[in-house]
Amino acid sequence: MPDHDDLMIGEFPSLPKQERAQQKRNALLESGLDLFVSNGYEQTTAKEIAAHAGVATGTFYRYFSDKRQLLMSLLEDKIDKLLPPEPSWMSGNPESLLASLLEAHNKRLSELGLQRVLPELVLKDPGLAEFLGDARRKIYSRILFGLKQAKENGLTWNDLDLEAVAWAILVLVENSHGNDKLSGKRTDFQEISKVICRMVFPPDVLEQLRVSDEKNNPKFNG
Amino acid sequence: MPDHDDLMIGEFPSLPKQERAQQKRNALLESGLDLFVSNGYEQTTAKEIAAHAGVATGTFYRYFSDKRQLLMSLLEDKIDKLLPPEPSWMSGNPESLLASLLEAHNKRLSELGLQRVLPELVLKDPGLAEFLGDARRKIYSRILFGLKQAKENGLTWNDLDLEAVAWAILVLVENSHGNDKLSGKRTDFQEISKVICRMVFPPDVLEQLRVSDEKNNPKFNG
Amino acid sequence: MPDHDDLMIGEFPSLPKQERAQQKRNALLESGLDLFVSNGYEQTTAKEIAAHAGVATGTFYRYFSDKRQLLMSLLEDKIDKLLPPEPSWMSGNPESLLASLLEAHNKRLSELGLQRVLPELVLKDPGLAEFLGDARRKIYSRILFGLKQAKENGLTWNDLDLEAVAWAILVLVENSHGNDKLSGKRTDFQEISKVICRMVFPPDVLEQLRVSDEKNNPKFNG
Amino acid sequence: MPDHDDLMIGEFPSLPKQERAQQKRNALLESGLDLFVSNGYEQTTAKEIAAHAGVATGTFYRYFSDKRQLLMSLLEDKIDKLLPPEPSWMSGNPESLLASLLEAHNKRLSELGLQRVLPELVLKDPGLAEFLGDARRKIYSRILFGLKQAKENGLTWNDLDLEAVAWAILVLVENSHGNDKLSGKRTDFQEISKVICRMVFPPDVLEQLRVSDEKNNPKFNG
DNA sequence: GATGAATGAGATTTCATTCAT
DNA sequence: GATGAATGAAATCTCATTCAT
Repeated sequence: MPDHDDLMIGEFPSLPKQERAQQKRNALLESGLDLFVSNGYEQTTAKEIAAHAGVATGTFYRYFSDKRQLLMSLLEDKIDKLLPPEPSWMSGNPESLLASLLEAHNKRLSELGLQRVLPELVLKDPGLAEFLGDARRKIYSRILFGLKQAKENGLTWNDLDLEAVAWAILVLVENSHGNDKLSGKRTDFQEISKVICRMVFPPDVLEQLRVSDEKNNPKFNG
Repeated sequence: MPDHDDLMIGEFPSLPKQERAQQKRNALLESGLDLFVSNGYEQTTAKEIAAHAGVATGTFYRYFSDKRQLLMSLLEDKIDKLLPPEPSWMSGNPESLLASLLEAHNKRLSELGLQRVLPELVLKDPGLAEFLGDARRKIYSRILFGLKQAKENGLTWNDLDLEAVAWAILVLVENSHGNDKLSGKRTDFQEISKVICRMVFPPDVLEQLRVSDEKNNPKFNG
Repeated sequence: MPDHDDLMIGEFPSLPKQERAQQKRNALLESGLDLFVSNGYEQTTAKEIAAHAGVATGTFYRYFSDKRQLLMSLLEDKIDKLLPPEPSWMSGNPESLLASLLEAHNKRLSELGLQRVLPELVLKDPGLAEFLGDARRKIYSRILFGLKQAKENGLTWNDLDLEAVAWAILVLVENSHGNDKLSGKRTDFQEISKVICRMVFPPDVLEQLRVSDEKNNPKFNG
Repeated sequence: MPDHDDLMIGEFPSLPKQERAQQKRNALLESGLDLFVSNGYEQTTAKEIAAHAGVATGTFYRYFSDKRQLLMSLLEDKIDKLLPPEPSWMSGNPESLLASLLEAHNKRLSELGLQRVLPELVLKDPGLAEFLGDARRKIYSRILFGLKQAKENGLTWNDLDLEAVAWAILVLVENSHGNDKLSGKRTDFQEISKVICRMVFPPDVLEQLRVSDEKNNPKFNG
């Protein structure tokens, strides 16, 4: 995707060296991602990645010491995308807010594309496992923190078990891709969002939040 | 596990041939499971499985055409355990009912042990993917069916999105192992159960169900 | 060379397993030696060794973890042959004594066959370098010790520099193979022996030792 | 060694092109020698040599068709140094004469530096083997010729085996480096020289030669 | 000429699977 | 049936050499 000018006509005869190398590195990264995602990490060979990127086998090793390092680069390039923005539950209609957050986060995850391979990798690479565990714990903390604030402001069910709900939200978010496989229709983030809101807010609070949001952002998302 | 009585003389022809073979097959299945779970499917070699089961490499191939087939046997042997009993939401305290269902299902899954390897396998084996998808869809249907009944009986929130909630329940159930990794404490099925119930039942219905249950099963779970 | 019965007829249908494996290991060792000697260590591939031994590539790795280990086995099997017997200079005709020692030692070295490759290996494997250096030092010590005794008994030139001569002898011995390449004729150990004796003994002592030897072993080597 | 004056402006076209090229060629030769000697021929890559010489990989191939050719150039550049000057045994004190010849020859060999790698190379390159063999035979001939003259002049032991002694001298000369590894002390060419003289000259002749030398070159080497 | 990225043949090593005993 | 040594295809990785810039 970064090489959208490959085929353009009338451009400079050549890109500066640095850039060409970068381009090749990116092609390899992208090919790696593609193949990891469609065939799995183990099933993908360095040779294949190179071929898919249109370079020779040896070139792969110019840019990456091995397959694992390419994977790590993929993760490092993208891991920050895993962190969703701190949601603010108090202002606005939490349902639509959450829905858009969900959708955005999900989009990020899809772009990352690696969800499908990570479980495989985690088993063989404890370092990676820890790395991912950390990221996950961070997201969990954010969710938990948001819930705490909401609770302290009296917005939630008053017997809300913060940790259990935070965990549930995390899991639902992490799995919101792929519920289309079950029901056949596209993932409806609006509906998931409703489900989550019902876990957190009593109906009256929810209604009230909806109304106040309507005033601030009339017809938004209408 | 390596049977050193092979060479003893004068003992009973202890096990009928058939049974000894069955025993060996089981040892292989178990070894396969152990090693798949702890090292991953790709990382486990047929030789290792055989060694772990105390038989020769070649013997592996007498009982299974290859590694994949052993895996499929594992799944077939255990896949029925994936189907939780049809839950009846209408009778009894749904929270504790659900909690025990959850716990039981989770125990089954742990025994199966393969959750950790399945994602890896699904990528390389579309047949397996379909197989597992089917099982998943079956569970989903059961949940959906139970919710439908509850809704028809006016027990649920009346704007309940059946499919979204069924999906959410499925996801929470599937992931209920491993929430201990986040919060540090053991998975609390009671709490997960509460979260789910809140998605489904309005508080008053829930209270009512709780009371009626108390009458039928006084002091249960007290 | 240990498999001299390969082609014998009328033997048992098969050798016991252990022995067959040993045979294969030996075939690999021998092939390794052959190829190392004729092509050099670096120029020889594991695949070639296997092919030369008549086995598959993988079989090589059943018996040796890699090429280097095969080499080390070769050395360990044969390194004791490097140590010549302690020569006794005082009794007998030193010239013929030395000649036969030389010839024997040379034969051992040829059997070892590795002289030609060792220099190459020593460069890349300091461990091996030390190993061989030790062996060499041991031989040097033996020679030196023999010379010392001879000197103490007043048999040698009285201004003999023991260390220089010991070194010279060692070098001549080590290189006594391959002087045929220069002169065209076969290595004449008798002549080398004479050269060495002249370095050590004055002519009169030498004559005397020759005579006394003649008495003890009349017509020997005549 | 990396010339950072490449980009300086306004300086002399400092070196004529030809000379700059020569300089680069020399840098490559030197780097090749260094690396061959310290790491071995096979273990040294063209890339390394280029990097060590401060030029690009491709430049290597402008000056040498391949690694082998660089080696051959090294040898050709230096091979004439292998030929020691024709020694004249008859005039002067042969011991000190020989000692200085030895030392000089040894210094040449050390400068050449390649003794350590040659055995490796000889195995894979019969052409090289022949080349070196020729040089060696030339030296041998010179030694032999000198001995012949000495013998004809009645200076040597009269039963001297010319060829055996010539060979011995050659071997001792070739190996005179590295006897320090055994005894610990520096190579003592004077002592080696004595050893050789004892092989060639009877003590009385030697004494006489010494005396006559003292007259011609009083206090030399004092 | 010089550069160094790119190439791809070939070496090392692993492992699913076969097969002689 | 059971055994485990043997097989060889395939993966990983290196490096001499070329070639576009």
